Amino acid sequence: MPELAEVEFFRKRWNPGLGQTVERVLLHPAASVFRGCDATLLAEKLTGATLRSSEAAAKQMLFCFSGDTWLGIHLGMTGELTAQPADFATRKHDHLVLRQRDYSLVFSDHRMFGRIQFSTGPIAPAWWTSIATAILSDAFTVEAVATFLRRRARSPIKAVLLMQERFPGVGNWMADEILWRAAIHPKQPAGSLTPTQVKMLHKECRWVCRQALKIVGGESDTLQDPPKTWLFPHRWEDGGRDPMTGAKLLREQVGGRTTCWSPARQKLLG
DNA sequence: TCCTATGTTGTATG
DNA sequence: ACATACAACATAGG
Repeated sequence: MPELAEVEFFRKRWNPGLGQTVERVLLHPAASVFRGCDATLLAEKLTGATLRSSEAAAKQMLFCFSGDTWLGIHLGMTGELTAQPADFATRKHDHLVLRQRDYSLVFSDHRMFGRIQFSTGPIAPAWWTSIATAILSDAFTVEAVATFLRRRARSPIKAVLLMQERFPGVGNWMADEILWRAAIHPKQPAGSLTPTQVKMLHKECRWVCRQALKIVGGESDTLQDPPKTWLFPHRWEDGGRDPMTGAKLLREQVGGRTTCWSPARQKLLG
């Protein structure tokens, strides 16, 4: 599930725990979601700490606790956050549970491509501050996109859109949505886009991020899917049709990922 | 049984 | 050093 907007949705799921103290931490230090993280220290430091605030950036979340304690979560492919009843019984894939007075804050991930990070100190850690500047920030300019595409000239544009250092938060479905709206073929080499196409790409990156955050990452307490006017609800199975033209959609591996596009709208140039 | 899966990273090759 | 392609990670569900 988790791309930019879903990550924002899941971040808010721990809001019921804001201002509350962690009474107990449940985890298995050997679980692979703790790779590269001192899980024993994490449990020690978070016990007795109060959840103060949280942020989302790209596909990552930062939870800030009292005592200069920082918890990072990446949801990987199948990760989820929930706020459960305080006495909730943990399940097989609940890898981190923060027991508070009123709620248990739970991170679960059956496939374990997700990741927990942990640091202490007066300022936010490098693994957080080094995330690329957001697509919705002023730093995300047409020129920045054009420069990046020139460097990745021979890669299919679909693969380039998945690169987090320039398109933070874009995942497989958002990349396809952006290309569909910009009428760009996913296999087109990044270096061969015309200036007009680069402008369209930039514009649709921002549009899809903004709208997805509104629809998927909005105030609802259930995950909302984008509407039928988007590629999103039509992309998952064979036989889908382009909601703009009614033409048949194609699904094929591009850049190592299943890619869905509308050949009627997205033509390979050159 | 075989295939797929909304992600990242390490490694091999050019 | 840089760009590119792909296997590997671990698990469930169709």
